[in-house]
Amino acid sequence: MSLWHGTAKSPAGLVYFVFDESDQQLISARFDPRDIEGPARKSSPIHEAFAQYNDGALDAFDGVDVPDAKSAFNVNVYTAMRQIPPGSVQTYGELAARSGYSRAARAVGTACGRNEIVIVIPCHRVVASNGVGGYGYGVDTKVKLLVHEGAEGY
DNA sequence: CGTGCTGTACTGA
DNA sequence: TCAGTACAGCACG
Repeated sequence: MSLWHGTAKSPAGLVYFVFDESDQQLISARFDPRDIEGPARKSSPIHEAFAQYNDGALDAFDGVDVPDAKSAFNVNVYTAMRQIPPGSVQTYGELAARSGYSRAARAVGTACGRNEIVIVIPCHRVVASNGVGGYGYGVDTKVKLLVHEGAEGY
C-alpha cells in the first residue's frame, strides 16, 4: 500500500480523496476530510478527472479504478450503479432489479449509504420512487450533483 | 392526497 | 440472532 491524498473541487463542494499508488485504485472520496491518509498531492490523474467533470466531461471517471466491494451484493450493486449514464437517474428498486435482487430496494439504500467513493460511484444518481430520496451528505448535495449533470426535474 | 404498516434483503454488533 | 436502513407498495381515512 502506497497511499497519498488530495482534494478537488466539485459542483457540490470540496472532495477529499485517497489514492493507492500500488494498485492504482481510488480508495475513498468524501465531502469531508475524515479518514485522510498519506501525504498530500496537488496534481494527479484524479485531480484532472475532477477538473474535467467540473468542465462538463461527465464521464471523466469512467477510467478510474476502485477496490472491490466487500460482499458480492455490494459488488453487483456498485457495478450496476456505475452503468447509470450521467444526467439520468434510477430508482433504488430499479437498481436492485438490475443488480439481480428484484426486491432489495432497501438493501440498495443501505449499500449507497455506505459508499466511500462519492461521484465516482454515483450514488447520487439513485433516487426514491416518490422523490429524490436521501443522501449521506444531505439532499442538497445530491441535488447539486444531479443539476450539474443535467438530470431533469431537480 | 397523506400517514402508517408491512414485506423485503442485507449489515454490523 | 436482532435491530437498523439513503425503499416500495398498499391499505386506510
